Amino acid sequence: MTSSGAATAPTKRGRGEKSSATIYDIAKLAGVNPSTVSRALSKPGRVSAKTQKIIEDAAAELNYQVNPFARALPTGRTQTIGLIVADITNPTFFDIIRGAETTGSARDYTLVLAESAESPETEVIAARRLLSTVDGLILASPRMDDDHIRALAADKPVAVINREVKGVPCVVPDVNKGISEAVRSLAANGHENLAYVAGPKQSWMTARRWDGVKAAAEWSKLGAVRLESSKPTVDGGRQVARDVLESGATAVITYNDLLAIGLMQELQAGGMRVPDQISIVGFDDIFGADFTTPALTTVRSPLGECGTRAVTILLDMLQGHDGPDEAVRVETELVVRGSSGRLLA
Amino acid sequence: MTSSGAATAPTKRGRGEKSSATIYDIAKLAGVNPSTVSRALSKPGRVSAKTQKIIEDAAAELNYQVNPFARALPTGRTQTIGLIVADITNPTFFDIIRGAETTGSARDYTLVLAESAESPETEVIAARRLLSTVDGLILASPRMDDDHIRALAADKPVAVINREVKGVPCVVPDVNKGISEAVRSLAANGHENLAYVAGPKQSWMTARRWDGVKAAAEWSKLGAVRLESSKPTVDGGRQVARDVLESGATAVITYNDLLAIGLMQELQAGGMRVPDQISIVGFDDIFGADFTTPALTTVRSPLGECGTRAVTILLDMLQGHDGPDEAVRVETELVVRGSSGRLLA
DNA sequence: CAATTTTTGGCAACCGGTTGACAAAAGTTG
DNA sequence: CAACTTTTGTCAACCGGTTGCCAAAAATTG
Repeated sequence: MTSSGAATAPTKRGRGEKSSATIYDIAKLAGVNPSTVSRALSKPGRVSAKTQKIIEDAAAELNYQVNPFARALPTGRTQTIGLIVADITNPTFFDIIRGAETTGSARDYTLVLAESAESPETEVIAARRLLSTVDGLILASPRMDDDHIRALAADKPVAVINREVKGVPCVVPDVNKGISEAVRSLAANGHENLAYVAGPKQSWMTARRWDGVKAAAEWSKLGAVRLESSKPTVDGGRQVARDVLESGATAVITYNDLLAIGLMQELQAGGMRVPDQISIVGFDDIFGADFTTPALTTVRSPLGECGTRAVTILLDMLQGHDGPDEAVRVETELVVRGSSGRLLA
Repeated sequence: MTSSGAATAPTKRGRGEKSSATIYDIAKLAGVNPSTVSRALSKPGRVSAKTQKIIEDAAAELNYQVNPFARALPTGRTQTIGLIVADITNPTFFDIIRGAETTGSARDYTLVLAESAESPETEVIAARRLLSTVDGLILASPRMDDDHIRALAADKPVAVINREVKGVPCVVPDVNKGISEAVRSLAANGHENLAYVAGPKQSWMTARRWDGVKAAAEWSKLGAVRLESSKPTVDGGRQVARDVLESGATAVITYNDLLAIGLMQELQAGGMRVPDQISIVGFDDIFGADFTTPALTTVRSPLGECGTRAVTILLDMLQGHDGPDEAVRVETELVVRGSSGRLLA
């Protein structure tokens, strides 16, 4: 089965089990030069149909697989894209990861994942390390500063999700549509004062969302205050409940769903009825947003699509195309569930 | 162009931006042979302290980084481990991914992620592809059959999570402790008949859990029936609600939390009060299990720990140690929340 | 101080592909 | 049929590290 003509089996390697055929093995079997094999396998049309066939058969017989490293060494191409997220436990990133993985592997690219643990420094290090081994890099909600990002982008194709960086391809949910839907819906339900619970100071998105809320509130002639949270988690949401009550707002929009869920839990524990006494709107429509009672109304960002888009942009750039010069905007939309509604007395 | 002659800058490469120093650049700068540089940088103690210093300084000055591919080519070592999960959207895997990523990167290994989309065939293909580029592979709840797994394991170190495969290192939550706690707690609360909602037929775990439930129920002298679900998701949980009601059971243990959540939603929508009329216990304690009202009682599997353990085993094997000959068991425990309790009338 | 052992650094051959240059073979054209 | 163009396969030089082998240098010993 293995090799017919010459005596030796393909080179042994590893801990001495399986072997792996090389183009040299194929060349020997097919009676051609290794470089011809290389061309047959990667430069379509460069060799005659006849030789092509012979070589392909030989490759199939030997169960050949290119050695990615041997290929990467001279070419630099690795068929790999890197994804860096701030926090793997944060469900916001789940959909991004999935979108990226799916789109990537459909095009025969493998996803390499790294986490920055929310630290800008770790992030830079991880990015540097990754960048040398991948064809392109996706930064999801990066914490590092713009200059670092541009420095990375100067080296290899980089795409950014959830943040706008001048000169670097970005995929950013356009919050305005979703927010204005949310605010209009709240206004229509009789709310007059709303509160925005902000996320981490260094997050680019927290500012964008507050801008959107403020603008929409003005337009609808509602009062709007910004409250700070200690951290963008369920716990942070619980802690901010007191401030929310003191603010006198009857509707709350939070920086993300986790805050909303924590807030809702704490308010309900304190006897408030949602949405009769207070409406809560989250952000992102993460996994589990509909597990709550009432289910959470939220502004959905199409995060899976962000992942998909980012990969697509990256792969396009790898083909030699230019990245988009404007940030790619994906639409957000309000998902109305039970946690927002008419204000009862 | 690079090799000989005078004061050229390090080789340009890529789309003509940054350059990357090689050991040859360092060698030239330090006035030694490239092989000495290689040794200084990877074989501690092989060169004299003095030369070591000179080389390290030169490396630092040139801002040197090894080229992972060049290193991988002759050695086969890639500093990379692969993780294959059945479904990236399934929150069960989130913690596994995170545990693996964290432990891996602490030891300077990068995680490469792939998804099998629940298909045994895709899984085998992904595994094969990954295996050639990583030092070791983790299979989380694999869908392929035992022989395929053993074949992979013959090639390179492989660790399996959530399933036991003879001859391959496995990390498996020991469901018995958690289940017996759950069943005893239900019995103590006056329940006499319980139902187990099973997961996918091909899942090894669904059988183990049913075995556990059956045994514990017998021990506590409770009746136990097994019900099938169409799919292990929230939706599957909703669909099985009718069967649950018809079974007459007053307590339900489900294959996983998603089923439990869907079931609870559906039962509540139909007017049942949880836990007054029916108790629900899930499995895994996934993200969001405490978002529900009442919060979900569940048997927690330490999934993050599974990821960590699997990586540790793998890295140990890469050091030349043997893998554990017995499956590594991690403890499960009952997390009592609001969805289970005393049966009222 | 010579003989011997231990360190240390250099040489060169890999690892498994890719690719520019070139010549042989095949195909066209006058 | 010769001259010329195009196609196709081969040669050899990389890519950037690692490593076995050997000799020069340094350290140890008689």
